[in-house]
Amino acid sequence: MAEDDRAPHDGSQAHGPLLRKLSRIIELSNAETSCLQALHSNTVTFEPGQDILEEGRKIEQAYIQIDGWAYRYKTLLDGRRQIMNFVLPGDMSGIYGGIRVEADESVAAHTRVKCHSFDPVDLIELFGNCPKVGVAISWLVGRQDAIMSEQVLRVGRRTAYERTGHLILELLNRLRHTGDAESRSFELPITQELLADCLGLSVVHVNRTLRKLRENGIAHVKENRILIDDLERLINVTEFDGGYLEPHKLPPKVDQALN
Amino acid sequence: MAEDDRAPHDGSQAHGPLLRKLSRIIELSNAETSCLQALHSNTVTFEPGQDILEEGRKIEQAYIQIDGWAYRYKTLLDGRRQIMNFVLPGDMSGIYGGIRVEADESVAAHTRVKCHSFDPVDLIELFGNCPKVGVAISWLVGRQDAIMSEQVLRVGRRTAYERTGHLILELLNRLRHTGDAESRSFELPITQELLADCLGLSVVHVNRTLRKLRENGIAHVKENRILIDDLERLINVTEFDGGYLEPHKLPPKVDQALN
DNA sequence: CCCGCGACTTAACTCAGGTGAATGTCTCCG
DNA sequence: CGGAGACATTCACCTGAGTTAAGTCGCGGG
Repeated sequence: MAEDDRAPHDGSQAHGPLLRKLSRIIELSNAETSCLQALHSNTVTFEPGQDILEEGRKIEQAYIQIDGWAYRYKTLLDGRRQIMNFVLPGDMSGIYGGIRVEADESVAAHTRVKCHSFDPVDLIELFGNCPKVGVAISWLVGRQDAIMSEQVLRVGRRTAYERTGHLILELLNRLRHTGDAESRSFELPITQELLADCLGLSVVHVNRTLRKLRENGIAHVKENRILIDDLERLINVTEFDGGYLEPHKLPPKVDQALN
Repeated sequence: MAEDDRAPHDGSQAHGPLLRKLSRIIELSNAETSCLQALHSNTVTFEPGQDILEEGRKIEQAYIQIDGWAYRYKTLLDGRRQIMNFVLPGDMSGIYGGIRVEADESVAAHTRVKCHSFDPVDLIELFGNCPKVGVAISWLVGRQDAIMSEQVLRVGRRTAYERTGHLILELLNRLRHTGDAESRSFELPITQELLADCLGLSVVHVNRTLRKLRENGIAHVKENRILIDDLERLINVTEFDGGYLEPHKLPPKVDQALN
């Protein structure tokens, strides 16, 4: 799987998706970059279906995802499952390992997943030694927060139709930030069941909903790829505002505080 | 521990609810405590209904809540509203102010709310100067994360009945950590409409659900207070496991890394 | 004492979305 | 070629939760 094939994106592709993301919000010096590089020394691969972290288990390792789709989830005793969110290239798992010991959620690989692994305690040290990097990572945490918050709104108050469309747009935007999506389509290597568990719907209803999106000429799935046919209408229908996903330079005041 | 485990506290005793919470998970030196005290110099009061932060607006101040109930929420254009979570004494708002500039959610006071306010950029500096405090605050962030995650599961996969019961238990436990709840009851100064918007239900259905809880002898509301009549059954029905809310000492390895 | 208001209750009806089951399609494999 | 799995798709039916529309209760004001 060739690493960065497309991506009309600029940026230093050599350092992997995490550094690519971070370099958009913060000017990193060489020293800081190599601080971050220290977390990139190990590589692990997980096979489809394998658990990366398990709810209630001690977090031994933290991970930076390089490639593939994973998802964070929880289950109830009778098997109902809720996916909190998908974990995409450039995202991290297990970063609370040093602080919260046991995982609150499970994380599983859906496709084959490649990531870097490191000791979560290193991250804590890094916060002390390299505050600027700490801030950059806090930005990521805050973004994840915003995504979760959107997820609550989606599942709690949007209709199935809106939910589905909104998630599609969120994924499109997230993937575009790492160069893993074109302007109106992207690879969606997941089953409708997974989608259902993310949206809080049944598989059957996801299917119905996708059909309606197709019939309305808004979006359709073809060969594991989702194609958005009428982006403007989709944005409208779902009231999508991607602001919560956008990177942005830190305000100068903060930059200053860090020196 | 000589903990004041009951309610008549007025929020000003000891060092306030935030320090009380933090001191359970980390041994704070005098220096560190006074670092944190620096965030406690200003006090502000918000009246019921007033917005503390507004979605999309620049975050000017961050807050440590001392007293009262607030809530974080989002709305859709047609008025549908989803409450992400309640903000209780000891909780913070706007901490991403230095990093993410615009608020992703609104926060509003439901009762009269008293809090300390500070410049969110100070928090960033504090992370650099006082890593141990940074870790303690990260613990809080992680806990909020876990709460959100529970919220997604609740709204996405639990029935109305389970949802309601589960939220009651979550609130009970959170309030107990600051001494604002007895062992089986607590002050619930909110309307059913608010509850509905938190649970992703209609007011009417919340009402029905509360009735069912009452009829089943599990819990009931009386004079703005919720009383749990059968705690064990409630825990069972809702599959409640409060682990995600519990404070715990940091592992020694981490403590070491911080010195 | 009456009025208005906001919150809580309840009942009757509707509907979005869940369930169960059958069928279709593809791919892998012996 | 035939059979087994894993997903996707549909249909027919059911139900949990939303909606609408009345009440009720308490409270503060005039």
